[in-house]
Amino acid sequence: MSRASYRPITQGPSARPETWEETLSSVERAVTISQVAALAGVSTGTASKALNGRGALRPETRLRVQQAAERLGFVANAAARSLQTGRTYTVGMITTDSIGRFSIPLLIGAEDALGAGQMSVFLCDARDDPIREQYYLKTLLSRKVDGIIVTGRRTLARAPIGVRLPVPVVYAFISSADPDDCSVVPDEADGARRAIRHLLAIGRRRIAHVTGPEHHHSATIRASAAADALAAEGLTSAAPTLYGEWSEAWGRQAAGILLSTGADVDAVFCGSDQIARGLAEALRDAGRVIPRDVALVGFDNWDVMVEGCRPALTSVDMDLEGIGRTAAELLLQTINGDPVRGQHARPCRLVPRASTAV
Amino acid sequence: MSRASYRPITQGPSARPETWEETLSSVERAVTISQVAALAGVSTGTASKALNGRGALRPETRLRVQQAAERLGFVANAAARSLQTGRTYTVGMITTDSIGRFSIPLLIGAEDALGAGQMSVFLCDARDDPIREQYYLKTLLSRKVDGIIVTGRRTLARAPIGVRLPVPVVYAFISSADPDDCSVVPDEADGARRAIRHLLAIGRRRIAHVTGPEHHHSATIRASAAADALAAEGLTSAAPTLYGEWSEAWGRQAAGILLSTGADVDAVFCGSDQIARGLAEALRDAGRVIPRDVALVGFDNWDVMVEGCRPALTSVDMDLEGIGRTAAELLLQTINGDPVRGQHARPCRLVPRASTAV
DNA sequence: ATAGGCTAGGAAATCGATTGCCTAGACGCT
DNA sequence: AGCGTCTAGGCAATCGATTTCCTAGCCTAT
Repeated sequence: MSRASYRPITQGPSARPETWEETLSSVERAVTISQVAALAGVSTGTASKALNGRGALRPETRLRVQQAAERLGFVANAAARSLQTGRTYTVGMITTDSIGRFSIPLLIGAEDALGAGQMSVFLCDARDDPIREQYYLKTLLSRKVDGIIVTGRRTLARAPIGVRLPVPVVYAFISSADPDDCSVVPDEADGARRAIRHLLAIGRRRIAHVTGPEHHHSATIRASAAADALAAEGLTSAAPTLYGEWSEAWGRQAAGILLSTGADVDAVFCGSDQIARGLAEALRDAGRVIPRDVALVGFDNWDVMVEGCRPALTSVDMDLEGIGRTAAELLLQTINGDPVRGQHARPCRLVPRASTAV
Repeated sequence: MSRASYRPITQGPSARPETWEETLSSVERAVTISQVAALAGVSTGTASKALNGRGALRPETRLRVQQAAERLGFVANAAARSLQTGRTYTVGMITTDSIGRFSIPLLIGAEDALGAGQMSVFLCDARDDPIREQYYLKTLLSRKVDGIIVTGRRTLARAPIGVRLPVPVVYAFISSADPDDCSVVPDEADGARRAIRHLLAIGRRRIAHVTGPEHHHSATIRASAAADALAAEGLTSAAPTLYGEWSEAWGRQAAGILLSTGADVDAVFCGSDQIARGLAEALRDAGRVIPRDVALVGFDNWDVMVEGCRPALTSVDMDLEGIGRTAAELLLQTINGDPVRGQHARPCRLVPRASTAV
């Protein structure tokens, strides 16, 4: 626990230094614009104009101010600026569930797009706790962020984080239950279709589907899209969809089920890379050769899984980084006065590897 | 790309709404403390005191102000507050390399400790680019953060991010080359010793070590600590340390080397869980039974790896979340006037699983 | 020579909250 | 009754930067 010791600093000058600044050999007081102005021999107003390229100033004066700022190492106080301008050049990012494997690419993508717009990101980890979520929302509003991005693992559309908020909100990966809110999500059905079409293209016809829990939105939507894609070719699934968990263990177990029921499959589309990897292992142990006997497609394109799998795993990539970037871009657009509404589904990408190389 | 359309808003009232706020049916202007004060029938100063529990006020007045604030949904403007108080209740977190698997637990731990202190985190991803790093540093300083946490994948001590900064800095996971700076790092030697002692405790004597690249600080320090731990028992390594990559592929390859050289090993301590998992797979394929023939210990305790491994992998946990938490706590302590200096090494923890269960 | 226009830069209000100082009025004591 | 004390709460300065006026001085044109 941090010792929250707000000790008084009213001790003799010889006392042990008590605050951070006192411990510096020479105290580094923050440089203000008035100091810059004084050094350049102008007023603060003029200094401000010089540094922000506003107003009518002689180029020579402008330069003098800039050099003074440079020499003093002046950095404008963001609080003072935003108090005046109303803009903070800051956005909040609330992750509904804990920060995890899926949040990172989203975060990186968003950070990428926002950094280009010179904006900083407040990261808030709500940990699936509505109380924490509302607390963070309040904090972000008090900090007067210019906008908010809400992310979370995708199960179902979530309740809007707030109504009639004074700042724009964009949902990334997860979507808002209010169709009027702006959400950016992966088109998972598209991903499933790409997987099936890829398997069909390499000549497979007896295709099974093994995926996560049936109550998980991603599992059901991928399953039904896969079934539709097969139906479009006049085919049906080589076995009933196997619902389980998003784990390697379940993949291994599912392989056992497929083998024992004697289902004659020549390909399996898996709901996640972990499931696919488990399946691959168990199939190999059973003497099946991948992809000769059974071709395999995963979902997520998670580097350590697709590369660790033997053979390397073909997988569907949801482009989470792109989703994060798009969400941030739409947020910026909204902030800049061109509001964006509605749900935006982004296509997936199939990354072929050895597990489907014929 | 975001259309950075800073359009003028000087159009007739009938024009299409151009800014975010105009698109709200009723504009939600932020509530200020003067509005609260007016509603409560007091001055702004009094309102401030009432809401912050300061000054001498009648309980009844205090309550009246609080109720007014509640009714209006008042949230204090953080910029105005910090302009006055000098505190922002914000810290910056700069990740030297990109946000990745190691950063997340650090981030969560830090967020945990800071959130408890009501502080928010600015996340900055420097992506191994010194320019970006300095840019972010400047941004954080302009935002007057109360402190900075610097993290990054651990190779060697890094150059201090800045000298004589006006705010305290704590390095987490990575350490600063200046021994006077405050760094919180895992005691990797301790982790290696625990691994070896555990293997010795279950009766193994012919222990090999397979790890990452020799130029990687973590690899060499773990290797030498392991050798020392063996020497302490009068033993030597069963085979020369095998340096390679931090990957499953290298683990598989290393297994081949150990098997082909006929080294008679009954245990392998691996520099990472990925290496261990690769090794486990290859050993199994070669007919070796784990842990009966060969016991296995990994490093990192990365959930998906230790659980995906067959059998489940015993591993050394560096407690990254604890490191993040500690770093944040030391930072808070320093901010609160009780400066902390020097390098703090935190012990590791061995998590035994089936791969060493005798 | 003088009015008008233009330019460069200064003065001061402003953003919203905090806080030190001050005072009106209540109260108690002699 | 008069004086001192204490309490509750108001007033106004303050933080640092931006921005809107405003003006001194110069130039030009008639």
